[in-house]
Order: sequence, then structure tokens, then C-alpha cells
Amino acid sequence: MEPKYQFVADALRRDIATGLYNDGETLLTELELSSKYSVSRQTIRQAISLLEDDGLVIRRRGSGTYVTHGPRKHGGVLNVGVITSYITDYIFPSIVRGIESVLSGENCVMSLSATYNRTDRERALLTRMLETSVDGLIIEGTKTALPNPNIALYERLFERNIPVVFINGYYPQLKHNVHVVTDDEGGGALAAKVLLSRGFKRIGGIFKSDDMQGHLRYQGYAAALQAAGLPISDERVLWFSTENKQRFLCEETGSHFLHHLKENVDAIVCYNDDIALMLIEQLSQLKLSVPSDISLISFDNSAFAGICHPKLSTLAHPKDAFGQEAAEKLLRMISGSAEKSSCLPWELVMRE
Amino acid sequence: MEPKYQFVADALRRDIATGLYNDGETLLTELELSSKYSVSRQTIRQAISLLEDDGLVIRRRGSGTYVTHGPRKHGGVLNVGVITSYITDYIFPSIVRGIESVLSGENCVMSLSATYNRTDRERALLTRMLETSVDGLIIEGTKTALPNPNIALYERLFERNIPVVFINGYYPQLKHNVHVVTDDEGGGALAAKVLLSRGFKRIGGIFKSDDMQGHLRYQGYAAALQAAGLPISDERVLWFSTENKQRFLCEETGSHFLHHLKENVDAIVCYNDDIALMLIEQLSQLKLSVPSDISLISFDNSAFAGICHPKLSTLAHPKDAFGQEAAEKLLRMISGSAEKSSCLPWELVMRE
DNA sequence: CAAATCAATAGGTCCGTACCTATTTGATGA
DNA sequence: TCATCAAATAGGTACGGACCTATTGATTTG
Repeated sequence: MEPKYQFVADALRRDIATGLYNDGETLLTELELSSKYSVSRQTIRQAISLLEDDGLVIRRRGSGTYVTHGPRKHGGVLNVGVITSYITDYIFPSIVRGIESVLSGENCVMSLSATYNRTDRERALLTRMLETSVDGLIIEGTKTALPNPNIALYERLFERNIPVVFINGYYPQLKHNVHVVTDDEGGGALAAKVLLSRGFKRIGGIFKSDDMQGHLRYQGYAAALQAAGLPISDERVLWFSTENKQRFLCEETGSHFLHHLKENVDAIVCYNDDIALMLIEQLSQLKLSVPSDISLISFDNSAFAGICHPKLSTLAHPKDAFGQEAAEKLLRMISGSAEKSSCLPWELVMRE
Repeated sequence: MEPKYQFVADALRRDIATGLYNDGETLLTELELSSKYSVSRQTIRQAISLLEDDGLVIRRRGSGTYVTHGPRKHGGVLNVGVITSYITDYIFPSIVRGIESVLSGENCVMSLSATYNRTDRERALLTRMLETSVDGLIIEGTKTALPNPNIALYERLFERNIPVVFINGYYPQLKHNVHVVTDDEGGGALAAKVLLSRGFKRIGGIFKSDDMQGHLRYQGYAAALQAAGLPISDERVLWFSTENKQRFLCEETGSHFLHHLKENVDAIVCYNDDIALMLIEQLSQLKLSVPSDISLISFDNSAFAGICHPKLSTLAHPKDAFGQEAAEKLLRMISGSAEKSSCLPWELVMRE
């Protein structure tokens, strides 16, 4: 059975969340609450302590207990957390730079962390964020295409009215999921159409199975093929995940895919530049060359895409602008604005 | 007057810090403490609650209250905070990559933040770290050559036995200041000696006034000149700070320095590559060219040093290795090892 | 009208008691 | 020897009372 102080705390929490107390209004006094809930004043104090720990209220002796749902709790400095899958790799430095360029101008401190796309690290980081009085979060969802064990932690964030902006991937099952994403479905379709317009008919794809970007890009790819009246063959599609990314091309399924590539496929939509590079590497071992034997198109336009050999044709991720958009949206949400999600378009960069 | 529960909490905190309770030993029971300090059990409980909030102890019903001073509080994941002056600029991405390469292998989550070399942000970040149960910190000191208003916060970290590794700059007034730094004094001397060996006699310098690196580099520079039997002229030395870095060369003192450069100085030791680049820019406006009119040597070997024009001669900062050293040291400290500070040498990179 | 004063109010500290529940431990018995 | 059970132990919840102190607003006073 739930202890009384828990019950009272939850009731108060609910009242605060439903906006019963506007602005910096004061709570009922301890004595009033004591009689309202028919418990002793000590029990009420214990309940309010919980809210205080969560940063929901502050108590002022002689004055009252005030509801705080406003930012800037730490001497006028805003606390913002940023959680992405990686920090120093791939396109993430650019995204972070975009976020930082916005936040550093405001009176903000930013805390940056990486999940490495692991839910256990996501859990540790969310727990840590819940311990602190953070004013807002920018989060890249972890394995958004799989059931997520940390949904309850996200809900606790929302209970505390902490604004969260998701980037790249989000959790559709959440009530609040303001996000800034790229148009992955449209991008998948665009990539396929580019290859179709070059006259290719047998178009394969490599997609990521554990995040929503992979699913959506596949969806767009499949829709574009269907729209062109072409069949979708499972043999032309290869799926990989975070865990087997480094070696899926060498495992049996991947190896089979590679060895029958020439018979099945003329062109491939690659999940991202990283995968495209790995694929080129493997193809060269099979004496297949890009683009003469197989054509590729990929996503992200990472730093390597323009300097590797051959240079990759790729859909360019907005990167800096993407981070800025997310940061600006978060700042507006912290200021109380109700924000809609953004979906940024890809830009086609044709190379070899 | 201090409330009793505060007094008791402080006493217990002291006992824990002095190692009275080894390992995961249990505290005296609440009733025993109650009689020991002659206060009621409720007051003892209030005191222990404070320790619990600080993560110093955990209570287990039916068993006892255990002293926890051990890491891995969050489901086996280590929490490490990294606080540097900048993240995405200059040599910091390299340092961060070095740190990350070590920590990501361990079962760690890392939280990365920037102070922009401002003590108010340092304060906000330290406060936030104190709120969380962080297992260790890597911190670049903020304005280490000036009195620091956040010393008390550092002492609170040490009271909780949270290991801290300082990088680049530290606070000498602190009891604990394990640090990983470059040999700034030796570097200053080396830079001056390189110029001396080229036959220059009138060697100037530009140094940072608000961090210890600037003071030490100046000290080495001055010592090298004295050792060579040369006078140290204040007119050949220019100081700048975080705040006026962007414009100190344009302000009156800097402008005066520049306009009388040719009469006073043959060569200059620059605080870092950034400053060297700014200086070259200003010199070119005065129709002075590097290295034909003035020779420069600087510090850090940042990414720009090798690709700007003219390419800079510079003392190379160990960067990646530096970050790795700091991270490895921190991990050892978290495991209970008593670590000494490290002072890494500079490597001379002669260019134009 | 402004300053000083006072009383009511609200939270903060402290105590003692009572009873609940998880853990530990040692005695008991199969 | 091992499983079981019960008592002792330690923290958890809850109450009521007493008094302290900062805040606030109304009242009095100059």
C-alpha cells in the first residue's frame, strides 16, 4: 500500500501539472493541506519535501510554498542537456556546433552526452537528468524503432514540465514528442527516384533496422518503386543494426547479399555515407567498382563524402541548421511557447 | 546558530571523510546515534537524510545505513563529468576525443560542458554536478590566475570524495589538485630559446593574464632571456584576457604595442596559435610581414597552424594523448588509486 | 504621509511516542 | 546437514505537540 505522504505528493503533483496553480502562486499552507487531506502537518511536510527535491516548488519561511514551473533556477543561468548517439564522430560535431551556437549566445550552460545508441546509457543519462534541475533537453532517440525500456523516465520528465526536443528520431508512443527531423520518408523516395531517373530498374537498399529513420527511408524507397510500377524484392534489401554495423556485410546474410549482388541489383540506396563507404570497401574486394558496376546513393553528406574515392552522391543533412533549429525550438519551449515539430528537407548533392 | 541536525550531519560527514567507516561498513544505528549526540531519533534521521541526498550513504530497512564511498551508483554505469572552457573550438575537440576514447570503452556515461572561461558558468556547472551523483570529474580551471569565487564548491566536491582531474590549469590553493598539464614554464623557455638560437635579441611576448598557463609561459620566457643575459623590457610584453581577446590588439595599449613593434622587437612569443593568427592579420595591415619582418613562435599546433599562411612554428600540444592521460588518471582515481599530477612536454614543430 | 511597531501567519526545528515492515540471526526440528 | 520459524533489530511511516523565526500587512506613531 502506498504511504500517505506519497499519496499527498502525487495529488499535489497532479494539481500542479494540471495548472491548478498558475504562475508563481503559493500552495495551500501546510495546516490547510493537513486538514484537507486529514493527515498530520509532518506528513504534509514530508510530501512537500518530495516536490521540493524535484524542483517543483520552493518553500519560503514566513511566506508560503511557491510553485516554480519556470526556468532559470540557478542564478539566472539556464541548464540545457543534450543527448545524442555520438558526439565526436560523423555528422554529430556539426549538429552540436549548431546547437552550441544558439545556446552559448543565451545565458545557458549545456551538458553534452552520448548514448552510443545503447538504451542502458540512455537510461543512466535520463536518470541523471532527472536528478538535476535541468530546464530543457535535446535528445536523439535511442533505437526508436524498437520498444524502449526508458519510456517511463521520459514520462517523468514530462510530469515535471521539462521541455524536450527530439532530434533525428523520437518515440511515437509518447504524448509529447516535439521533434526536429529530416524528411526520411521523402528522402528515401527521393533517393530511389534519382536512381530510377538514371534508368536503373533493379534498385536495392541497405537500411537500419533499429531506428525509425531506417524504417522511414525504407518506406519511401519502397513507395517510390511501387509508384514506378516496379516490384519490391526482399532479396534486394539488407537490414543492419547498431550492434552488427561493423560486420553485417561479412556475416552470412550480408555475404550472400554481396555475392549475388551483380545478378540482382544495378543500384543501391544506402542508409548513410558510413554504410556506403563500408559497402564500397567490400565491393572492391569482389572486384566490383562504383559507379561503373553498381551505382550508389546515400544519406547525410558527411565530411568524408566529398573527399573519399569515389566521391559519394548523397542527400545532404542540414547539420548546423538542424542543430540550430532544435536549440531555438527548445528555447522557445522553455519560454512557454507551444511548439510544433519540424521536418527539414534533404538537399541532393550529386557526385560520382 | 546551526540547527542540531546540521551539526550531526557535519559530524557524520567528517567521520566518513576521515575514513572512520571503511568500505561498505554500516553506520551506527539511529538509536545509538540518537543517544550518542543526545538528540531525538527524528533529528538523527533528518541528518542522515542530508547525507543520503549527497549520495554518501544508503539506508536499507531492517539492515542498517551503509557508507557508500564507491563508484558505480547507477546500475553499474559510471558517471563522469567533463568541464572545459570550449568544446567545439580550437584544440578542444581533439582533447575531448582523447577523453572519450578512453571513457567510452569503460562502462561510462560522459557529460560534457563548456564554461567559455566564465566563472558564473563554472559555478552553474559545479552546482549541477553537486546535485547529481557524479563519480568523477575532469575540469579545466577557469581563470586560474585570478582569485576564484567557486573554491567552496570544489571543496564540497572533495568532502564527498569525488575525484577531480584538472587539465591545462588548476587552482593551487586547493588541497587536492591532481592535474594533467603541459609544461608551460618549460614551453615558454623553449620558445624563447628557439628564437634566441636564431640570433634574435629583442624578443617580445604576448601572454594571457587571467590563466596560469599565461603566467607560467611568461615566467619561462623571462627566465630564458635572463639566462641569456638579456634585459626584460615591459614594452616588449603585451597581456590580454578572456574578455578583451577579440580586440586587445585594437585597443590603445595593443595599438601602441603594434605601432612601435618595429623599433622594439625582432621576434615574438605568442600565447597560442589563435593569437598568432590575429597578430599576423594586424601586422599585415601595418605592412609588416611574417617571418621576413617579425618572427613568431606560438603554442598548441592547432588545426589551423599547418594550413594558414604563413604556416606557424608552434609548440605542439599533445591533445589526444593529453585527454587520454587525464581520463585514464581519473578512472584510476575512481578505483581508489592515489594519483600524482602529470606534466606533459611540448613538441617543437618548426614551420615558416 | 512616512516610519516604526506589532500581531498574525507560514514555514523550520525538535521531541517523544507508537506502530509497521524488511532483514538478520539463531534456535528448533526434520 | 539443512530447511523453517520466530525473535531481535533496523529503518520507515505517522501523529501530535511545543517552540522558533522570517515575512507580511495592518496599526500606530511622529
